[in-house]
Amino acid sequence: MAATMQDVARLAGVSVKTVSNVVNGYPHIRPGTRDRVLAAIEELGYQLNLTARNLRTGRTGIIGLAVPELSLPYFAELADSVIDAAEECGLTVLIEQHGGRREREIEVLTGARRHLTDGLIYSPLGLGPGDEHLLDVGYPLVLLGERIFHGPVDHVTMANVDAAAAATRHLLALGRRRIAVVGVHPGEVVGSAALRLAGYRAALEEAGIAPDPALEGEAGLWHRATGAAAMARLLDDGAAPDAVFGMNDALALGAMHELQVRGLRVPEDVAVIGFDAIDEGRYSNPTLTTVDPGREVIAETAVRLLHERTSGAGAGEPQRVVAAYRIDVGGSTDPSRRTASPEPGETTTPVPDDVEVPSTR
Amino acid sequence: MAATMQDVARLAGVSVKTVSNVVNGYPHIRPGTRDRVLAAIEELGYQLNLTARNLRTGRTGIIGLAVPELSLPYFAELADSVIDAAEECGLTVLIEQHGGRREREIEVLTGARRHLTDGLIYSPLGLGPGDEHLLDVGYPLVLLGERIFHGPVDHVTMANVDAAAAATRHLLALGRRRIAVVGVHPGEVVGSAALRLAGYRAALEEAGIAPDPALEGEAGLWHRATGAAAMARLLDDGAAPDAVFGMNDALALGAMHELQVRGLRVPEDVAVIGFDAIDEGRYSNPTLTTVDPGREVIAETAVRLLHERTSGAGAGEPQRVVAAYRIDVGGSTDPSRRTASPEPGETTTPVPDDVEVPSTR
DNA sequence: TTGTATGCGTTATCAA
DNA sequence: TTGATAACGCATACAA
Repeated sequence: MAATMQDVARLAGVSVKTVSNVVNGYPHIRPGTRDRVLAAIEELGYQLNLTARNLRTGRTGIIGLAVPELSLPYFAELADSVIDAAEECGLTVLIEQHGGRREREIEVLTGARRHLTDGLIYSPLGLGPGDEHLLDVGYPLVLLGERIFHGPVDHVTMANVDAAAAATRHLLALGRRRIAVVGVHPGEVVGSAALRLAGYRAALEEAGIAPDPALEGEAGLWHRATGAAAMARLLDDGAAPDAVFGMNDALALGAMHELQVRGLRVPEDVAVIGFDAIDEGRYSNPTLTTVDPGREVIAETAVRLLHERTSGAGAGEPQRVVAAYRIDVGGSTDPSRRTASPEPGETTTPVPDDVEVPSTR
Repeated sequence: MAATMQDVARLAGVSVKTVSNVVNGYPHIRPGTRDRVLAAIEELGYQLNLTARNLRTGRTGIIGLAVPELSLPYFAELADSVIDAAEECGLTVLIEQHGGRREREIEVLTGARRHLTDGLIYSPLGLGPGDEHLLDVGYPLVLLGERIFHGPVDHVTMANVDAAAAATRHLLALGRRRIAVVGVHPGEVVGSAALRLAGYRAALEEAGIAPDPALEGEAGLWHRATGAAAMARLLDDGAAPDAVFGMNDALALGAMHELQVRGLRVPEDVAVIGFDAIDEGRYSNPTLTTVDPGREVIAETAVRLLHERTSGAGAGEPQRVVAAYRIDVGGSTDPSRRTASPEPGETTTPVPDDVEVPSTR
């Protein structure tokens, strides 16, 4: 069996408390004592039992990360960044997939696994107005990617409306007028889909173009496949767009694929822009113009906020952090950059979304 | 504070043992008693403290999954599948990234986090011959993707040599003769890179072609970027290939991108085949011909094996499972399928790699 | 069928 | 600076 503190204490001729002190770096220990303990630890190959410590301290050193799916490249890359950032703080990450299914999203918030984690970084898709109370959980929670809740939780978000408008303006600046959007969640009033749609429409109206429902393509989960399917429906319905805004890169790449299946040239016939700046878009053909929402900053900020809540400086006003974004121009909107890496544009100072959010009280 | 079993027992007028029995689904309980307990649980909002149970039982219900990085799409999709498979067994997954760095890979095996998990699904890159003893850990371990160790651990692997040879033969069958390979790890004698290289060379020799070192492109981590860089070096050095075998899809897509940057046509000038069958290759331009190694089967098998070891039927001979593979033909080798989804070929009965592996004793 | 009592390995409280 | 001892919340022999 594995050695315990008792064994170490016995071998070193000290009490368990002293071993504990050594293990935890308590400073006031006589050097000789410490050495004896360290030697005993070495000899026995002792390793601290984290479970026992967790039970005793009530903390686990594990944080949860709840995302729709890891097969969505944005969330895979986000998870990568979160794990690295957590490592820096000595934290471990437990990933949960909820698939964007509302009941799973709720389950994640209250499930038994929350006993295993000190806090949660939470990226829901299915929650909406009226769900604020669900976020009133008894543990530190950092909400990601949305701006929908007024609840007492930290937010790390991006300027969805503003960035989506900027993406649309980029297409308008190319002279495109029939700009489709892919990824719409009908009926949604908050969440990335609704906010990005709002930005898209705002930019169109700003340019004197009336949003056309025939150009708004629905897609539940933001996969390549759903992007391609939405694009196919738009084309079949005769929408005849000259540009497409994919609400994320996977959708955009799926849409681009479908355009190419139909023999349409990107960007000459139809320009395409995405959102997320995943690595994949740097190697697609053509390379993908996209909105870079600052994924790493978002991950690091979320971990930092959670870490602050879980360790010590617990209380305090809920924070809201809005990450800066920029547009990276690739070949899917600029024929001269067909195979060139997307060129970072200017970083835009974050402008928090100011869409009217329905209140529930 | 959160309610404990004590609280529930008091409210229900029973002992903690009874509450425990109810919670754990012990069958021999009088219905009336059970109802009272359930009511008390409901009223108090009681939730089992997993940490306490873990300490008591010595099991956590968590399994570890150690991969290079989640930003590598294959591992992101693998993690997705593993998490889903684990969910089926009531297990939670703790993901660790080791980045293919040897010292991190070793650390993962022995680190304190192993106290939090019942077992580990382990996908190393940096370990090799002479490291078998490192795998002699005191907990259930399932090794993934390799065939390199004779240690007493379960393996779930693929027929790397055979599949790589099949991929190369596919290119040969197109009439290609100067077939490059990308992803070589020089000096490696085991591991995916070495095995796939062996398969590649074997297929060439079988066709009467002498392997040419000038056509073997090195790439440490199998990213799109390293694939592109390796391709660039080969082209700069005048290798002038008419086909490329990417040891994984990310490499292949990176290489394909670099070819397109240079104005070479895929597949007309250079055909490209990858390995992994990630979703991305179904939407690339052209779509990517690839070896489908049966990722889901691998994930499910690994989880099942680990679950068997951790729960009950612990001991028994180390298992070796070799997943079946097949080749999916897309546009990167068949111009008539430029934008078509890769077409599944015949599934090949797994032939375990039979490369001579240096023994260390 | 249910209750009592003990211990899992640690940290924390107090005293020495 | 260190030691003895009591929790932390649960599962489980053993008793009833």
